[in-house]
Amino acid sequence: MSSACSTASDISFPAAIPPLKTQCSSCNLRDLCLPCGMKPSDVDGLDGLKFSRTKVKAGAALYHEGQAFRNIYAVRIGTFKSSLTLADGREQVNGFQMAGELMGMDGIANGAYASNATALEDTEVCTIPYEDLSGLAAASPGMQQAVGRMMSREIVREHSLMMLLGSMNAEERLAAFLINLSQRLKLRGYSADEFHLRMSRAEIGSHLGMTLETVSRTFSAFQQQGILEVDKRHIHITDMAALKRVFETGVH
Amino acid sequence: MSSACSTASDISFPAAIPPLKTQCSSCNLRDLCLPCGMKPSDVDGLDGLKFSRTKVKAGAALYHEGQAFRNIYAVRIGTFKSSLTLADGREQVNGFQMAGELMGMDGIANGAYASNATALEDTEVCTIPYEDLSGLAAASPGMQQAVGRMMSREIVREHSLMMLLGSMNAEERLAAFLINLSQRLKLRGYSADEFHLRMSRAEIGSHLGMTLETVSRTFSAFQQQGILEVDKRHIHITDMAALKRVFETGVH
DNA sequence: CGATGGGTTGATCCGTATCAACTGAAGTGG
DNA sequence: CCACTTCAGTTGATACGGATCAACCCATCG
Repeated sequence: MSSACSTASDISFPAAIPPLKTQCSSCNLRDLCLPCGMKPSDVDGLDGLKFSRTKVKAGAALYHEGQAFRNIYAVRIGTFKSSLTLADGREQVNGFQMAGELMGMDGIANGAYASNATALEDTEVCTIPYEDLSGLAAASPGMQQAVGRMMSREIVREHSLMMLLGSMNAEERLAAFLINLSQRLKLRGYSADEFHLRMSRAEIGSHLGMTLETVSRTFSAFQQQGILEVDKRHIHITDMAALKRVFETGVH
Repeated sequence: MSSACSTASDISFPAAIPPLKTQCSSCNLRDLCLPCGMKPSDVDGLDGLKFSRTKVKAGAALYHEGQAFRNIYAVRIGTFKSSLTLADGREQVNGFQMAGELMGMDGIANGAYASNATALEDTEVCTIPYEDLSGLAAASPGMQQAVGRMMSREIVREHSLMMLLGSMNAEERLAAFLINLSQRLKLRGYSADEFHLRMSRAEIGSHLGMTLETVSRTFSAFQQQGILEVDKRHIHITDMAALKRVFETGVH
């Protein structure tokens, strides 16, 4: 089937389908993804690259910590988690990525990825060779700025997670998490108040700096308060205002 | 005194000294700062910009959250803290910057700074207009890569802080903080095991996600364990190996 | 000289981790 | 097809780390 392929990643390639190529200008994710905020002329430049698409099966890794950095990846379909491995072997989840979001920018600094990216379901990504992207950026200021913006956005995103971890209690953390998820789903055309979690309680806990038991209890507490209806991974936000109030109470 | 000056920042300009300009190639911080890892020819490009130097007095802000983004800043002398303001008005410190470190990259994403930068002592910074930097980057791939590396490094740095906040106890956090500080001071030619803290217990606590009392107690605990000698802000690491052991025990 | 701010230390309380038991759903193999 | 295991999730009991409240010291400053 798929011929000898690339890197050490445990990526599964589609069986008989030749590597698909995608053009940004005709991609339905263009307003969420890398081209966001770019001038049409710059997007044309991106089109020249025709990024190849890769499937990653649920549970498989797209890249690992320490692996040589070559590509940035954009999620096309499905959800990823990115995580760090702690000294004692445990993992710390530092984010979940969905359609249109970029992964791998932490690899630029040292030429090796600083985190793992793992598919939480069957997924598909666009592979964006960083070298090619740099080439385009050299030719076009607009492109260069877009890349800068994406990276800066990542820094800002991490800021807010640090805030969460540094100064919120369990209810506030979970509320913040759900609100963030809800907004990102809405942006992608899904329901903002009813959705299916792609990650386990343990993964949520690791992301939010709490144990899986506390995550579970907090879900139950929200349910009792009439804020949520929870059935395993199916979440229905029945009182968004109340959920936001929990979040905004913040800190203290 | 200083004539009508620039932005809304409460920057204090030097009295009778004309705005100094600095060239990267002759700067003693060049191996720590932006030029780090650049080819000499690219550094020459930076020299063309001749960054202006600005003094910021202890306690004054270099920029505030929400203020229009224009410049990246490189610390020349002294120490800064960068912080976010929480909904309830409290501040969360998300980092301390010292000589050669860059500040303000979180402003690129939205054209406005996402954090505050405050001087912890009398300081001096190089002002790097982002537009100029982009101009240089367009002309030189090496420059472009250097900027990418600096931003990626910031992302990686935040990763590790998230790890700290998500999965370490008070002793481990303070140990990690002290080791990090020690290493950065050493890089700058200062003693790695004896130094003066520029920040208060409250600022350390806010940075590490704990209260000032716990910071104080943890310092005392380290002292009793024979790891540190502490006298207010003067720190002497008497058993670096033990301190590292505390840190590496990590998690669990 | 009293006021103010940084720091230390003690007593107490609360939130969450930890340990443990249990349920239900989804494989797995005889 | 039914026992068996395995895994995600829930819930309860208990323990502990750190927050909180409070008293106090000391240096600095107006």
